[in-house]
Amino acid sequence: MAEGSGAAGTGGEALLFLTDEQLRKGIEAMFFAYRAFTADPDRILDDHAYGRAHHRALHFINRQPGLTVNALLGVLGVTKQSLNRVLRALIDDGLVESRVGRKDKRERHLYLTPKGAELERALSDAQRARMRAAYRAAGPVAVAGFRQVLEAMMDPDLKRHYLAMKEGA
Amino acid sequence: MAEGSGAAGTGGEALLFLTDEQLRKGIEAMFFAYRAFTADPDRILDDHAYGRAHHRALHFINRQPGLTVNALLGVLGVTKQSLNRVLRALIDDGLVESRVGRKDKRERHLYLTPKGAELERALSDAQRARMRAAYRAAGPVAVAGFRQVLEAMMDPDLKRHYLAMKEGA
DNA sequence: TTGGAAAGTCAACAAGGCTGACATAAAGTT
DNA sequence: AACTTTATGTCAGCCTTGTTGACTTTCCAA
Repeated sequence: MAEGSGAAGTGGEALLFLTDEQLRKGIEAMFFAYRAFTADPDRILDDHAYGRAHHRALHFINRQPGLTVNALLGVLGVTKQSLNRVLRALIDDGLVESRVGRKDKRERHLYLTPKGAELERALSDAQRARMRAAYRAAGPVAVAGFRQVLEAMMDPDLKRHYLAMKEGA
Repeated sequence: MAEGSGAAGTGGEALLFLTDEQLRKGIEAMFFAYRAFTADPDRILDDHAYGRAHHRALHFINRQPGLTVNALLGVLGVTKQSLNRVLRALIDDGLVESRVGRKDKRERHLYLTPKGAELERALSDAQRARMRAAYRAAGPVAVAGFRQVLEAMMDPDLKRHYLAMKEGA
């Protein structure tokens, strides 16, 4: 398919951006960009004996203070056993506070302590710096396209976690 | 900062796409989209007792048949011990062939066997399908922006692995 | 009062990163 | 010819972060 005239029947404005070659470039762009995307926080985390999983937990607790363990589980998409290990370390080290729910005492609501907020800030500062540089270099039109494609790529089911905060802050 | 007139001195066209909030949205978009991006191949890999690391090796050997172990190491950014474990399995299972270099007999050149090419095809078909759907939904202008931002985000040093194939196929 | 949901914990395991040490063959250098 | 460097492979051990399964405690709600 797509031999010579891939735009057959569309009127002529070629669909060349849908060729396998263009798609492969997009796939590799995701791969290499994601590596860079995580590199800066990873360097900071190395100094703290934490990993990427801790970063993710801190990020989402900061985004939505007071969310329950179950809600965090849903956002991160891991098992409770896996999350528990990470959360255990953060709570024991005094970065995260776990409060018993007022209404439903089974639930634990998670909050960052000042110490936790400080680390989260350092991590997201590093990550935002790279993102800001990329945004600035590419410009607002490119950024809009960037977001559009990423949003179209998400699983509709998981996308709600992303949209949930659309109106945030 | 960025209170009301964040674009002070630029002429008025606001830099609202550079606010911390917009950057946070971009960061989360990367997180959720990358999850979706790897989900389809991961499902296939589960049936074959292979992991994401095997997928990456297959991808880059397919992209550049005959590349050396050292070159692959550079592209993937892992240690030789880590790669060796993965490559060992692929060679033993008859998905990858390792040929001694003609000129420099220390080098091993890597090729996919028909069986390896078949699995690579299945994996990249799945990944391309999602990417194609996202591209189609977002349109060519958005796709251009998507690529621009991702390229601007890459580490300049690692970016050469991406650019190396810019003229490929 | 009893069923089930929410949370926590223990144990075991696997993938895939890492470091360090060492072996070999081939190539390059002196 | 002797030595060094490069490319590769391999052994051993460690870490993080994911998994499953089993079990307990707490406690809301029917």
